[in-house]
Amino acid sequence: MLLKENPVMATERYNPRASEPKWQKAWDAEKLFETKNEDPRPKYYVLEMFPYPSGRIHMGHVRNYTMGDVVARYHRAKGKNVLHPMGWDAFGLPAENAARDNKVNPRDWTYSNIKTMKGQLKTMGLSLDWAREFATCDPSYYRHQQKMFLDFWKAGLVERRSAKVNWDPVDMTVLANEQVIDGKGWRSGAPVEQRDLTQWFFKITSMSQDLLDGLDTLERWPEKVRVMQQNWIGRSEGLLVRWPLAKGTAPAGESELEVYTTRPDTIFGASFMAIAADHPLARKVAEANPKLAAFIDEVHHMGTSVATLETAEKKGFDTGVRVVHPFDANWTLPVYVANFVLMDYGTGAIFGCPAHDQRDLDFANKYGLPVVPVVKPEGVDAASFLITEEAYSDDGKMINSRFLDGMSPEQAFNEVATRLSGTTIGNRPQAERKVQFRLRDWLISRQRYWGCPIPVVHCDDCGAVPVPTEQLPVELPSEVTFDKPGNPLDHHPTWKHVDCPKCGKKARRDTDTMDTFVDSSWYFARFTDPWNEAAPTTLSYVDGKGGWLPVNQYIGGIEHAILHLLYSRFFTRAMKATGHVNAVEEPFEGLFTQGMVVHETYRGPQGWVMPAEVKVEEADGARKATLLADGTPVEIGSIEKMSKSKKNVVDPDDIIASYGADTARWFMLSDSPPERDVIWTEAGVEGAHRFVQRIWRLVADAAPALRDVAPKAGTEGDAATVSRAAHKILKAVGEDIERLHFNKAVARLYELANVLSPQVAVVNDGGGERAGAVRQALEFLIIMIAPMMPHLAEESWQALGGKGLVAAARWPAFDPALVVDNEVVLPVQVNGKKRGDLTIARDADQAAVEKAALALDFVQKALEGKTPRKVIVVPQRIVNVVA
RNA sequence: GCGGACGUGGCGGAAUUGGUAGACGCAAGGGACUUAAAAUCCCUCGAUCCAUGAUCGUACGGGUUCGACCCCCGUCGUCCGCACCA
Repeated sequence: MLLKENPVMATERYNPRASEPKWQKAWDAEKLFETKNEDPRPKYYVLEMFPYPSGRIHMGHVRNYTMGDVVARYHRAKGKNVLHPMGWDAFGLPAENAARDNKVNPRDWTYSNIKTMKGQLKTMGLSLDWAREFATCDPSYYRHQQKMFLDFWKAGLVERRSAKVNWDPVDMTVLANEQVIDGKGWRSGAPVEQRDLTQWFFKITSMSQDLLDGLDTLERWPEKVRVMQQNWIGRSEGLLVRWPLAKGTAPAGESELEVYTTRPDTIFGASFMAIAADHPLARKVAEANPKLAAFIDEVHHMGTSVATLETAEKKGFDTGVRVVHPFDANWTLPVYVANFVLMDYGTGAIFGCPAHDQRDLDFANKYGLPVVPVVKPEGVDAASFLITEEAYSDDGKMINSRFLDGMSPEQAFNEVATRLSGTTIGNRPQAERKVQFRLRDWLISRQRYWGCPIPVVHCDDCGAVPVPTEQLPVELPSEVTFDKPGNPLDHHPTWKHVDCPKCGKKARRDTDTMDTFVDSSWYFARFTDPWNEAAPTTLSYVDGKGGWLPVNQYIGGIEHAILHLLYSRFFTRAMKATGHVNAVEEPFEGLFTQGMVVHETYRGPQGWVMPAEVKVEEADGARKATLLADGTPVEIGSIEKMSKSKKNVVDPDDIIASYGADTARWFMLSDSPPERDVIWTEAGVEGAHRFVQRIWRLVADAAPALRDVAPKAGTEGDAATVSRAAHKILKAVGEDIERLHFNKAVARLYELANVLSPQVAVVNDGGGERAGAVRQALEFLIIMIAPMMPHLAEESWQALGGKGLVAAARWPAFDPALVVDNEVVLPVQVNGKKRGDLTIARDADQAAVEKAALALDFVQKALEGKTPRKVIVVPQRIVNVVA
């Protein structure tokens, strides 16, 4: 048998399937990622939005948790005491649906999903502190939530009241305002109906102003999210104005109509009043007016189907009632019921000024009401300024407004406010300034089983009574049935029947559970001490000196821009008010919203097809797809968010099994900026995997020569070039990671690999400085890829003979002398066009640079004998010769 | 309708925020190695032209500037959020 001679450089391919579990075990054995609260080093808290345990992780999780892990590992390497925990947002409706459909217990279903997903997350090699793990459905978690609910109640931050609420007919539960998107339930997508119900509310509106002001302090939040929250809170400054009803037109017992306006300056342009269909005055008039009653009924029906609302025509009905103008006893205006006026904003009544509001103008044109302009643009003649089809809503000068004429709208606003505040009708001023918010109270009652029970007992004599602290938690019963529609807790034969904690009489538990957004509104605080059995938080650890909050870097999806993030901001303030945190009000100091993972769609004769079933080939510049199974042609569709319905999903398990976690992580970080969507492609993954192998080859090829070489920066020739590149890139990568510019850091690392490849190939040859310089550059490279591809980094570190684990290694410091060059290459322009380069000493002065530039032959040639008028020298940047 | 973001090669994207446009990657083409393939390595890769070079080029039209992807005015397009909020 012929023995094949082993080539010297032969290197086995890196095998992630063998390496990755090995290093994960090594980290676990060292308890490397378990964080101690007492650790004296500076703290850094990085958190990714915790997942709902739906069953399996998806690529969105992979992207989110990879980013967080890079941040965590980087700051750990920089010497911080890093908190990087993980848990489960475990309450919610899918568990009940699974229970109904598959006859499994929601608890069993949830914990089994958690087990699966935890296993999947472990294969990703995330540097998480699993010792702090909890699920929000653990009674040991929600007991504290119940305690805080009661504390909030005592502090006046909780209220039970009857209100018009959003009813989701599919999920059979009520929803908070924020959870109604385009008139549909945020989860079910079903059109939401309005119902009158008695429910629990968190009084988030009591903090409207503070929540708005707090946004200004969130410098490390995306502008976009702050604007969205600002709009959601919706502050406006205006005037409440009371208009007396004209005698003889008002129904018995009614004497005035109060409206809210942000444009009191346009009061002389008023031509009608419009009130909501539910306004008391409308109801009263309707009692004696069947036609109006029919109109109101019509509005109600339209109101329920929100889809039609967007296109709905502006309609009104003249009630016959007239109001008297506050500044002219002889001027009366009609009162209409209008379908576009909302009862629950302001007073449910407005005055219409058609000239300066498009909606009012449309309405006035439809019903033949007067249109009188009272604000004219600068430089336009008042007499000829007419409004017909387009309302004028900009600034200008007051006209047709008696004592307001000539003023600016702002002055007129103040003048009207002052005058009307000074006059009284019925012992009250006729007007008062009012700041109005769009934000409504947070409705937290849900008529569902799988949520945190509201710890209240209803007694016929004592009313709503808090469950005493020592009886917490109020635990969910385990025997429940889901065969009837409605709330399983309410159907339960025994659970709700208890004695009143106050008087001992027979009473009933509240059968509602809390909105699951309550669970996620404080989990970040619980992570700081999840072991505390006595209280939700431990004051010495939760915030302030020696505490963790605020979260230094929070990472998650933009879809929570309002819901989760606004609720958490409220909850943190409420926790402060009830002594559960020391001082912190804003829970998230830095927020980053990452983009989605998107993928091409494929459609075959039988509908959507998964990427795994498709083969894509490129021929003659056109990409063609066929079914792997039988070669049937498949149509390549648009790139969309990965979703089950379009089947354009890639399973993280499959990717990790075939390429390894490091490849998946690297791909998630390359190319696309993290805030933008990333397109998952097979070619991209393969590219990432090629780089993994390339790094391994680089290390393995260099290891024999470098194992016993001490790292040292080079000063001459190739060695100097390598070291300069390595130190510059070390500096840049650190800065990029700190700014979360992972794609740029990745590009720098490719560059370093490109610089090192030819050096490694010759590192065995000459002696000199090269070996030390290459060794140092390789170490830098390994430490820099460690946050991104931690397993490959460990394997490489070991091959090079590094001490200990890279996961515990310190981030090296770059040498400032090596990141600046002694000579700089300045581009030289003539009349703004680049003609060549000038290489000159870094510290050359202006005059020297100017002289050297003018001496260049290409400059002389471009000047064509003309004398330069001016030479602009921007130090270290550019030279421009102007002729 | 209101508010916000964005528009750069075949593609994803860089460009120190007014100073060399296209870093880095993907795709493509050519070559080397190989019996062959894979892997790997090397080269080319914005467009045009009288191709040793030059001209044009960052959605489009103007402007400011010695100099504009970047600032200003206008137009077109894409995406996101809010939407009868008085």
